[in-house]
Amino acid sequence: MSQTPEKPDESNPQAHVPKAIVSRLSLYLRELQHLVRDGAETTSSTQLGKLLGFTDAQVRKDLAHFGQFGYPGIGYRCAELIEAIRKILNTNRSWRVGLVGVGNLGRALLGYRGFSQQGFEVVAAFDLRRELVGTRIEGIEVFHLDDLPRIAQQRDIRLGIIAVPAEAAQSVADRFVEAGVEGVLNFAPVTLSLPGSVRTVGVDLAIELEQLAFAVANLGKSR
Amino acid sequence: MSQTPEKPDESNPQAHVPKAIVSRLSLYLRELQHLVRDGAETTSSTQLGKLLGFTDAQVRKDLAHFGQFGYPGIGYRCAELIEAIRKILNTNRSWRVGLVGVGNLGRALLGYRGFSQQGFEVVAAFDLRRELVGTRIEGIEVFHLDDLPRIAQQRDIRLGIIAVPAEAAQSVADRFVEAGVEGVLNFAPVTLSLPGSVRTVGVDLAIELEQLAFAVANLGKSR
DNA sequence: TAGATTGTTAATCGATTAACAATC
DNA sequence: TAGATTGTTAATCGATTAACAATC
Repeated sequence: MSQTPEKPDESNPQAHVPKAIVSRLSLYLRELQHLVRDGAETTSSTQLGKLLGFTDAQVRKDLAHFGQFGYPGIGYRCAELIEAIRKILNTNRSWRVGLVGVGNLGRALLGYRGFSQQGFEVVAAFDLRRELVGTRIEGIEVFHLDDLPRIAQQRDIRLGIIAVPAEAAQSVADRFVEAGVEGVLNFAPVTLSLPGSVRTVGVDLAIELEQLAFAVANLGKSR
Repeated sequence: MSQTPEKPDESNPQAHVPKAIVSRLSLYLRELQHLVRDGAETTSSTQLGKLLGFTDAQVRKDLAHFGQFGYPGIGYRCAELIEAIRKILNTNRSWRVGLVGVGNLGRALLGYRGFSQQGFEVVAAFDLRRELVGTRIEGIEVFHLDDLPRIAQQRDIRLGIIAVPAEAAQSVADRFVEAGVEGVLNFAPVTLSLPGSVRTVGVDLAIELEQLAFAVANLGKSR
């Protein structure tokens, strides 16, 4: 067996992408969108780096991981790079999302315009409270949680958002899995245990404040 | 000059803490609190690792970075380790927080019980809309944004939360800085430009969904 | 052309894992 | 004692930075 030497992989650029790169990709995308809104045609690794606090070398390396998007001597064409990144992130097509937990946070998320702008469509909400079922919040229908499997299938829901109290989060996660959802965004302050076939991203608001408190208290020590 | 060899630093354990460790520290803390609530007296690096999907070696290494908290043959005493981590994160004392932007998301954050449980006290809210000024939301007084400097000083506010639309975020950040706030938690989808003396943590809800979408679409490629 | 900027290689730096003596 | 588990060292692995030829 002649073993092909491991190059960053041209034929299949997506193979094995470091998580750190993916998270920066989202930031590049956001800056590029701002640049376009401000009328910029092109940008450079130096400019993107300055805006985000990264080195220019890192920006180039990150992007080069997926192919050649730039023009030597010119930089990157914003519109082109936006399309390329959206394709990498798979947000060039829209994702259908279901949300469970129509409390304060759930309502806020249902009203968040940023989701649809980036290719996410919340197509149904769910709750246990009968008085909410059948209402519309921010234009989105609220169903009983028991209807999750049916509606998820009908509406082709692939991602789930959990906005319920900590105690209920795991059981909601299990319901999402049963309903065939492929990924879960969890706002409850618990670690979910899910089958390996389902991806999860957690956002813990208190933890974000903790990280900030640490950074503040250790200012100076860090730089 | 006899140069002391660089050890992980016993005298000043906080010197130069990798960001990755700090973020896991918050996760350890959360699991430990769950374990205590479930009646556990002690835990081990193996158990913590399993709960969070890390290796036992990593758990031990992370904790050892700050000193010796464990007991060979026994593990870690939960209550003790919780205290140690809270001390490291500086959440063993309470932080006073101000929030700007009493929209959907702002209201949800004002009502979030998780903050106070982890040592954060939201002591005032601010908005531009006159009809909100003077009201209380979730028990928290709403002031006009122009009162930020005065109230921030009066109430000893050290951290700020930005929950306003993207267009307003930078100007709110500037106001926080003027008011003497030391750290900012930013929910607007923009990169803030702040003086080096002020720390910032950003939470972009759409980016979290993007990361999830990428992970889902690349399932299999990643493991 | 001169200046700007890319993609890429090599060097550096940092983080994770495995292994094990020491400890209870 | 035997079994469990730590803290720590050394080995591995991965990510960042610096430098520069190639390109426009």
